[in-house]
Amino acid sequence: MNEAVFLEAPAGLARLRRSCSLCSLQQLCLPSGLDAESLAHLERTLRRPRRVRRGEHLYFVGTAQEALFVASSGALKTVSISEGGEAHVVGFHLPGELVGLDGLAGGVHRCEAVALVDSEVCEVQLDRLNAVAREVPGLQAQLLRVIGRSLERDHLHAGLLVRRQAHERLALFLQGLSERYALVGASASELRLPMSRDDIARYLGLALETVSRGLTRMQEDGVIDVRGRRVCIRDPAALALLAHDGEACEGLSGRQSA
Amino acid sequence: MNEAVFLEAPAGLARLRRSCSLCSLQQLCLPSGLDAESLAHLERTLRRPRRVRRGEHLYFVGTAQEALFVASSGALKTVSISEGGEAHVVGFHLPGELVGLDGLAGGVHRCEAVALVDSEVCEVQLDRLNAVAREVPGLQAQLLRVIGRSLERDHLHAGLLVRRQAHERLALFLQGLSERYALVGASASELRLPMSRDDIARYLGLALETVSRGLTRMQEDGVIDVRGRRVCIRDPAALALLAHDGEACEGLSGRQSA
DNA sequence: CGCTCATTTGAGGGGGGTCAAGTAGAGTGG
DNA sequence: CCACTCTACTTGACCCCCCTCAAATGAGCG
Repeated sequence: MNEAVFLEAPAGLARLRRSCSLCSLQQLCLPSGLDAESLAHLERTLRRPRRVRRGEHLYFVGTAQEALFVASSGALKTVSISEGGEAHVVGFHLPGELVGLDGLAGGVHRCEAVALVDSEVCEVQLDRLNAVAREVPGLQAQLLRVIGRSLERDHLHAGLLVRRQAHERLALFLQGLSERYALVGASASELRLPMSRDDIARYLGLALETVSRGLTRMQEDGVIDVRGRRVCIRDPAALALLAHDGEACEGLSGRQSA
Repeated sequence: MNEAVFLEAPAGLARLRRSCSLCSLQQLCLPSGLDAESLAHLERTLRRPRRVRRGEHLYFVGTAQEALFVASSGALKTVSISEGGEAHVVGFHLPGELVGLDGLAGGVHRCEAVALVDSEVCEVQLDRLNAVAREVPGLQAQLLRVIGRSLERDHLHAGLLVRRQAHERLALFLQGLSERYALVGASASELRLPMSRDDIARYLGLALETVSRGLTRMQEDGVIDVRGRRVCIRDPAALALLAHDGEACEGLSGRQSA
């Protein structure tokens, strides 16, 4: 197996990300669709790159919300802590995706954001955003679009949690992750998961052990290869079948006929 | 029991809602925090009241998104249809709450919105919103706040679905509903549910029967009174206990000592 | 009054949670 | 480079909650 394929971020991104106009995430990101002049303006006034090391917090619960963040490399998670102290993973955030929308309502963060691996984000000052949005036509609309994508992911997540069997949730999770990695130019079939089994469990509403068993089972069925946090999707069609109607376990990949 | 307390909408709202400046939802709604002049401008250019009868659709899946809606009376649900044809209730929308954010990403609705009872909504034209937002200072920020609230509800919803027992989900659901009704001036203790058991089940990720059993059980425990869609919260503290750590079933309201 | 649909109630089985123990990796210091 | 440790992950056994199927009861309405 080729180890080089498991990547943390698209190759070459490190150099490009210093400027919005060069950034490979541009079409996903806030600046999308803006002309060169607006882009330059935006970059001067808004953007502020920032590094977050693995395990480091981008913000905490209760912190005043001063900015929105766009992940540019690596991966983050947002976690909400329930009254009982249980952590629930609200979302995972890959390059190009917005972080920090929680707290948009009250100006105070309801979640905490943690880097799963060494990551980089673009910080967008909120107070300036409103000012700039009035000057730069299209930015407001683009902001709504990016927020909309975030909302869409939340709804997909909710859909994951409702009345789905464990293996359906897992399959949908892997499928979604694969699609999102493909969006940023990474391999859709060979993933290096930035999150632990525990994170996945808290995201999917399952027990840690169930996640582990589920992955093992999918490997036995020939759908994926698992080795720690390295996952290789062997049979995307079978994965899709698992995701959409969990009953497709038998006779999938010739486990019985072999 | 006083039937008059079960209300579809705050008393007097019907007359007030014809104007944003008079609407009792103002502080929840988009126009909040705007001065009189901006408000008038907003009202002339944006707002368009609309009635939706019980069971009628506000929009369908796949429809182009042309507007955002703010519920002003009644109640609606948004439903997403999974690949298998199963309906999942994404959210319930009470007066003052935003409807139609799905599809903000792609411009096409991913859910359908249905009125649970005869309702009224304010239609906010999207194409005009962007223009007006540039003229009216504060509108952009307020829009983000309202969207933020919607996001917050989504996250609460997701929190409901993750690793919670059936009675915890039910308790949290009732509690949340009670709080939201109180926000619009309705009774927090005597609710007339606008949605069916099936809707609740599809919202909470449970079987219809489990919802029914759960409500019955909470009634036996003296926490609530249920009669069809009329729910009276007898013991809010006990409800909160049930919601926060499901283990508080025994010895709650003296069922054993009585 | 009789229809239909919503809701309740019952019985039974399975999926996944919990508890518990074992194994493999990753990082650290000798 | 290797041994050690700690954490992450896997695997097993058992049991309970909730889903499923099925039937009865109740509510709303023409």
